Amino acid sequence: MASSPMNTERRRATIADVAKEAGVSAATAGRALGDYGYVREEIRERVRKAAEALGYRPNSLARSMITGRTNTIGVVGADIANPFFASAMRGIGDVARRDGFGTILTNSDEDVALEREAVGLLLQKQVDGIIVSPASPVDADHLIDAVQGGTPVVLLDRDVAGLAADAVLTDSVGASRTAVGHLLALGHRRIAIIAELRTALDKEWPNWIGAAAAPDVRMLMPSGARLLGYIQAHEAAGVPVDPRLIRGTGSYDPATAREQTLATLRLDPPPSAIFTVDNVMTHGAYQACRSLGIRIPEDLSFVAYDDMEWMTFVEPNITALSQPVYEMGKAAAELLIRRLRSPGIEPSRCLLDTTLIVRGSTMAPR
Amino acid sequence: MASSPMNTERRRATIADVAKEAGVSAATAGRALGDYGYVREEIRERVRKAAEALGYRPNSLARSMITGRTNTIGVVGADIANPFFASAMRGIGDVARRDGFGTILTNSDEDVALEREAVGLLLQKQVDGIIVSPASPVDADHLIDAVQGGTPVVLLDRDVAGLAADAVLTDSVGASRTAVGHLLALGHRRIAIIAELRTALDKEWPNWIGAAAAPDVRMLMPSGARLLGYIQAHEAAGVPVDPRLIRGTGSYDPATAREQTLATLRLDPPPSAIFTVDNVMTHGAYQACRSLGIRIPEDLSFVAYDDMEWMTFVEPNITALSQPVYEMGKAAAELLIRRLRSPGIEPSRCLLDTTLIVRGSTMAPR
DNA sequence: ATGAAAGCGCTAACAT
DNA sequence: ATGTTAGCGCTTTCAT
Repeated sequence: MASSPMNTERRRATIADVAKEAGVSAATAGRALGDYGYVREEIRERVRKAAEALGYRPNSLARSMITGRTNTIGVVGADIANPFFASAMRGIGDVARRDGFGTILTNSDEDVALEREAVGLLLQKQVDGIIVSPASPVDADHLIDAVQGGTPVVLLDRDVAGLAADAVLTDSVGASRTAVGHLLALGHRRIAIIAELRTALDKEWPNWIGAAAAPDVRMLMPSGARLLGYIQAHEAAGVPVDPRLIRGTGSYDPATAREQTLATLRLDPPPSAIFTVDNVMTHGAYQACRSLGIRIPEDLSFVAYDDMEWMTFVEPNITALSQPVYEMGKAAAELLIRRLRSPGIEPSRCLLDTTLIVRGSTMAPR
Repeated sequence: MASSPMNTERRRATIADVAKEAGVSAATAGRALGDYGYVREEIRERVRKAAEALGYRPNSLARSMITGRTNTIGVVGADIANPFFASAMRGIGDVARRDGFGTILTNSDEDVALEREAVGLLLQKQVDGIIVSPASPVDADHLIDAVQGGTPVVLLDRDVAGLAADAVLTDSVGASRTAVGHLLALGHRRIAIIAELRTALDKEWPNWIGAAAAPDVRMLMPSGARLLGYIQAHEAAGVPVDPRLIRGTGSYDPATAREQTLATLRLDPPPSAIFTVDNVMTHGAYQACRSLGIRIPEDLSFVAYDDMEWMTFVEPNITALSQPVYEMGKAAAELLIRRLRSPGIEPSRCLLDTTLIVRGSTMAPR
C-alpha cells in the first residue's frame, strides 16, 4: 500500500498519513496519539502501529498554533560560560525536562539592548514564559511588556523595581554584611572591595556613606547591593569607610578586576583584607595577589562571594560566601511552571540562603 | 479607531489586525513586514506604523509552518554545568545569534536514552539542525534517523562510527601522546592515568596493549582515545605499560576519580606521575593529591587534559593540554549553518589543535 | 504592486 | 466513539 519509493529522504509523515494508513479520520488519529478525547482501545492500538510503521513524529509547531502553548521556556542570562549561569541553567533545565518543557537559551552579556532583542525573539517564538537575570534593575519596559502580553517572567538573582513578577533572590546585602563583619570582627580596619558597579545607580555609592536613609535595594545590581552590605557592616562596627578602598571595575571582566586590585594594594597604608563580590572579580583579584607574591592570609585576608571548587585546591583554602546556584535555577523554573498552571496567583519572591564558609584565607591582621 | 478597551491583557495583534488598521490586505501587510515580495514604499511605511501602534509581533510558529524553517538549532550536551560544555555552548550561541538562530539546550547526562529522547523532542519542535556530543560512539540510530529525516546533525567533540555528518573534533590520541611523551621524556616510567572508560569498547583497553593493530578511534570516547594515546606513547618509548596504573572510573564523577587516584597512589612502587583525561577526572585526582599532602612535582608530576583558569592559581601551576573549546562550539554552529544554506555538500570534519602548556607541575622523577 | 484564496499540520467544536 | 468542519497566523500561489 505504501506508494512512496525508497528514496533516502522522503516527506515526513503527517497525521493524515497515519490516519489513512490506519483507516480512520485524522481527528481520531490525533486523539489516539495525543491522549485527548475518546478512542476505542483497539483503534488506539491500530493507530499506534500505523504511526510506528510510518515513523510519524508529531509537529509541535502545528500543535502549538492551536493550543497556544509551546512547552518551551525562554532563558536570558548574562553569559552561559560563567559558572554561575551554567549551574543555574542546569537547575532550570532539570526542572524543565521533568515537567515536559524545553529551554531556549540566550546570552545578554549584561547589555540591555541585547536583552531586549532576546526577549523579543523569545516572544516571537511564543515561549510560555521567560526566566531572566536582568541586565538593569530599572530599564525593564521589555519585561513589563512581556508580562502585560501574557507571557510570565521570573526574575533570577536580580530584582527589578516596579515589576510584579515571581523572583528568586538572595539577600546580597545581608550576606555581604556577614562576610565583611567577619573581617571586621577579626580586627581588620582597611578592607578593600572589588565590585563591578556598572549601572548608574550603583555608581552613586559615595552618597550611601553616612547617609540617613539607605538606597532602595531593588534598584541595585548584586554588586551594588554587596557594596551596600560592606558599608552597612562598617557603620555597624563604627569603622569609617575609606572610599579609596572601594574599587569599581565598570564591567564584568577579570582583567579590570586585576588592575583595580593592584591599584588598591599599592595604597599607603595598604588594605589588610580584600572582599570580592563575585566569581569574575575573584578571578582577577586572586591573579593580582598571586602576581605580587602576596602571602594570604599573613599579608592579606581574602573573602570571596561565590564558592568555586578550586577554592579548596589553593593554599590556603579561600573563605567564601556560598550560594545555592543550582537550586536557584530549579526554584526559578518551578515558580514559572507553577504560574503557567495557575496564572492568577500573586507573584512570590523566593529568598534563598547564602552561607559564609570560613576557611584558611582569613585571619587577624598583623 | 481603536475599538478594544484598555484591559491589561488583550489578545495579541495578528497580521490581520495590522492589515485592517493600515487599510490593506493581510498578504500585503505580510509583504511589508516580512521583507518579501513587492510593496510600495508608501504602503510599507503605513503598515509599519500600524504594526507599531498595535504592538504587533510576528508569530514565528505560523511562519515556520509555512517556510519549514524555525531558525532554531538544537543542542544536546552532556552537562551544561561542566565548563567544557558551557564554553562550547557560548560559542554556539554567539554564532547562532549572529546568524539569526535561537538555540534549544538539553542535557543528556551521558545517557543514550536521555539523548534519544532529547533528539526526539528537538525534532518535534522542528529544529533546523542539531549539534550533539553523543553519549555513545556506536549507539546512534536516533542520529542517523534525524539525518535521514532531513535534519542535519553536527558532532561535537565525539565521533560516531557510521554517521556521515559534519564534525568538530580534536586529535585526542595525538594530544595524549604528546602529554604522556612529555612525562616519558622527563624520565617517568610509572605514569598513572585516570579516565572514565565508561563504554563497552573503552573497557577493552587491556587488548590494546602490545596489539598489532590499534582499535578504531572512531569507536572510542575521548577518554578511551586518550588512554590509547597513553599506550602508544609508552610503546613508542619502549616503556612497558603497567595495567595497574590505568584506572577507569566508569562514570563522569570527581568522587570516583578521587578514589581511583588514592588507590593508584597506594601501589608499590607508586607512580611518579599522573595524567588525568579531562576536567572532571582532574578535579577528583587533584583533591586526592591534596588530601594526601603529596608534593607536586617533587613527589608526583601532574598533567591534566583541559586547561582551567585555576591551574595558574595553585602552586605549582598545572601543566595542561588546552583545547579551544569556545572555538569548537563556534565551528560546530558554523558547519551546521553552512549545511542549512547549502544542503548538498560533503560532510566535513573540522580538526582543531590541542596544545600542551608546560607549567610547574612536571619535572624529572627523583 | 496588490488582493483573494489556498493551505502548512494539527486540535477543538460540532455533529452523528 | 468517530467523522466532518473550521481555523490557529502566516506565506505563497495565482490572479488582476
